[in-house]
Amino acid sequence: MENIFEGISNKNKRKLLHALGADTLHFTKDESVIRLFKDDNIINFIVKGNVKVVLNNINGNQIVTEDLYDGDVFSSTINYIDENETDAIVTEDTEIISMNQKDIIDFKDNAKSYYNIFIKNLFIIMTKKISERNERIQILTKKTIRYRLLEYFEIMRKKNNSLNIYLPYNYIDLAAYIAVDRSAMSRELSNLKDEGFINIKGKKITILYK
Amino acid sequence: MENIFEGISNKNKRKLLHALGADTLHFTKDESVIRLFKDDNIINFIVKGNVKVVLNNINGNQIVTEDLYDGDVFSSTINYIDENETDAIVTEDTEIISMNQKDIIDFKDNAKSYYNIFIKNLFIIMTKKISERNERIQILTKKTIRYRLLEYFEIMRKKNNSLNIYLPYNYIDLAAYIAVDRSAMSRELSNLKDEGFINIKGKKITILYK
DNA sequence: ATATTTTCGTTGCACTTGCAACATTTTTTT
DNA sequence: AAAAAAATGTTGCAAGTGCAACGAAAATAT
Repeated sequence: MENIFEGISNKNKRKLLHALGADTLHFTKDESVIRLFKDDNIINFIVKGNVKVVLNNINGNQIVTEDLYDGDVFSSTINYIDENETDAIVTEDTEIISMNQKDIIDFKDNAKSYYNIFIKNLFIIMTKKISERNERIQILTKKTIRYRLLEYFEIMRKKNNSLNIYLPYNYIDLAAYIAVDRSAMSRELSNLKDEGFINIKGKKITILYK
Repeated sequence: MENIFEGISNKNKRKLLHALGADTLHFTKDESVIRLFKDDNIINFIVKGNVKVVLNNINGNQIVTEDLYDGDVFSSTINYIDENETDAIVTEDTEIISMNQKDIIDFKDNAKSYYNIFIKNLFIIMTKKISERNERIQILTKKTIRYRLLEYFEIMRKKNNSLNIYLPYNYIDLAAYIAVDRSAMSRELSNLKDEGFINIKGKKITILYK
């Protein structure tokens, strides 16, 4: 299950969206969709495209805190947004379906099977989101940069069942993800390399221990 | 919405649980329910009672990482468990309903309204869980103890709409929650007090700034 | 191909924190 | 009420990290 509409025909999808009073929105490259994160009541689904949630640093730098693609869900509750410091930018032509959370919950005609499939998909996606959050918490509760990195490697190793880790983002964003200073992280990665725990080749990190 | 079975009559609840192949389990004080956290496929609901998830410290101390009550949901994905270091203890007579996650998703007779209510409730609870996780991440991404405490106070202030914060747990567990050393946190709380930012009276903290 | 921008690696230093050890207070048990 | 156990407060010190600054390398734009 990757897409919120998986298992629903296009015809039924149209019916469902109509019944739910959903809005289909189109955005073009570089447009901001931050307003979709602000209203507590609405929930959004990316049909096609990409939304990057970026945190504006003190230095004016932008750090990507979330990278959302086709089939993904976002809302103010699912993605915590720091009001003044955050923006959400569309990096390519993107189609988003936006609806009222209440309309989902209070849907009357819930004998319709496509509605049930939709709700189930939503449940699956939410479970995945919680799992992602738990992973990050697991990392962030480690007290040193070294242990945060090792925890991160461990999670990636389990996920991909491989000792080779291909970083899904650059080192700036990795530092933001594990919530440490970039240069300090860089130092610690060098240490781990020098001590023979890992190999680093660009965004490919190889685990050498155990 | 507090309870997963809210809006479902007792009669329909029995039907639902039967159809889902759910097990109703009873535990008595001090029993461990850690096994319910281990199987990836099962999901559990507390009907009545209390489950404390505890982390066994190096010193042999126990830190409560989660405190689950009536109506709450838990599973291996929802509550990340560190295999060897964690236990889950029932502190009073507790009734838990345990079922297979697949059975929920693949439920055949989904025209039944009680099933839909159940799924909706689940969705609401999951949303709340994500929100809780986001809150904690928001705290843990702060780089100093001071800013973690202030973020925690801010979240509590918003939640209770009051400058008085009544800590839901003791200082040992608070330190674990914001993932810092207890004594260092104690020092920082003293600093905040001395600098006139807060008042401390046992588990009541009053915000004095802004 | 060259220029410009962004990312990445390195390092000195001040500051914060974890750790350990112990005193004090509070809570629980006997 | 006294004793034992647990929680909280305090402090010195070593270790780890954030910050700032800068050069090198890589990526992007011209």
